[in-house]
Amino acid sequence: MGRPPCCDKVGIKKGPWTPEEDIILVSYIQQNGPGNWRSVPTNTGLMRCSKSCRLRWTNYLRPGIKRGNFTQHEEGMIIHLQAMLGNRWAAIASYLPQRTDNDIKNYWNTHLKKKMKKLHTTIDQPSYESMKPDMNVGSSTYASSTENISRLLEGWMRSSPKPILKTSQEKHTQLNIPSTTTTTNNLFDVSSGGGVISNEEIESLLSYDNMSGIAWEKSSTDSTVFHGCQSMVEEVKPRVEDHHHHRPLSLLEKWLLDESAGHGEEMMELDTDCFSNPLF
DNA sequence: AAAGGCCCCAACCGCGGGTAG
DNA sequence: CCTACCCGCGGTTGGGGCCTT
Repeated sequence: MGRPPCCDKVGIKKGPWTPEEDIILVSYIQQNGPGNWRSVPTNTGLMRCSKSCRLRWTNYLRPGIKRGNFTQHEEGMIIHLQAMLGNRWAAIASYLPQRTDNDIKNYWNTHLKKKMKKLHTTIDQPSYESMKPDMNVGSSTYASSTENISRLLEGWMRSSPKPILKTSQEKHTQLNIPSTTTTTNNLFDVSSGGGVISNEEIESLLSYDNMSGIAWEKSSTDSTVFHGCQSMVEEVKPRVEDHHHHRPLSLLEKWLLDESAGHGEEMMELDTDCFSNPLF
């Protein structure tokens, strides 16, 4: 209330970040580490407010950020988590350590919301649970901080007047980063069917729906508790209550267990992260 | 080719929680 | 306890690229 916006000072720059600014920010953070954002603009000379610096770092420059298309598995994760947690993007992002909350939020708002809507109209039943994650997840595209910086430098050297790269597809191509995210077996591959979900896709959804339905019933009566996720489940209760999609709280537990049982590296990563996550 | 509409996503805004003084 | 400040989060916006006509 009455608090002035942090970025409305005279001389504070707004709008897209330039590669030069990115490099300044990255090199500063490499030397000093992230945090103490208040001092970043003054120490770097960046004409940006601290908030803008933090956002730029966490959403774009931070090492380990995976950019580009979401895998089917990630998509499934997001849908499940969103159904359980609601629009708590930061919490959801904590289960997808390579994705930022902003990314997930954007992806949900631009893709998944529509898909879910479409799915609801296509299949005459609620089906958040029907989203099947990709069972063939390969090694993930993982940008290290050096990669991020080299990407910046590369873009800078080329003095491209436009943002470094256009699409995630192009990003992968131009940077020779193997794109594991351009899967052809996307459940809702819009390009393949003009946005219409095929029978095959629906079948695959339904089959998973059945699976998860069984899993739910089972897990709802199962006294075995997945302790790793229990505290998270408790933690999300208040928010879940005021959400429309009331789900048995063991959904994620069961799902994660199922997933981790059948998954490779990525899931292992997730599990590791799951247990090391402050939420747990 | 051009104009208009649509879509995506980076970035901004405003609010709330935490905490130091 | 109160206030001011810092930080993080979720909602929203708008610029630019893409698509359609």
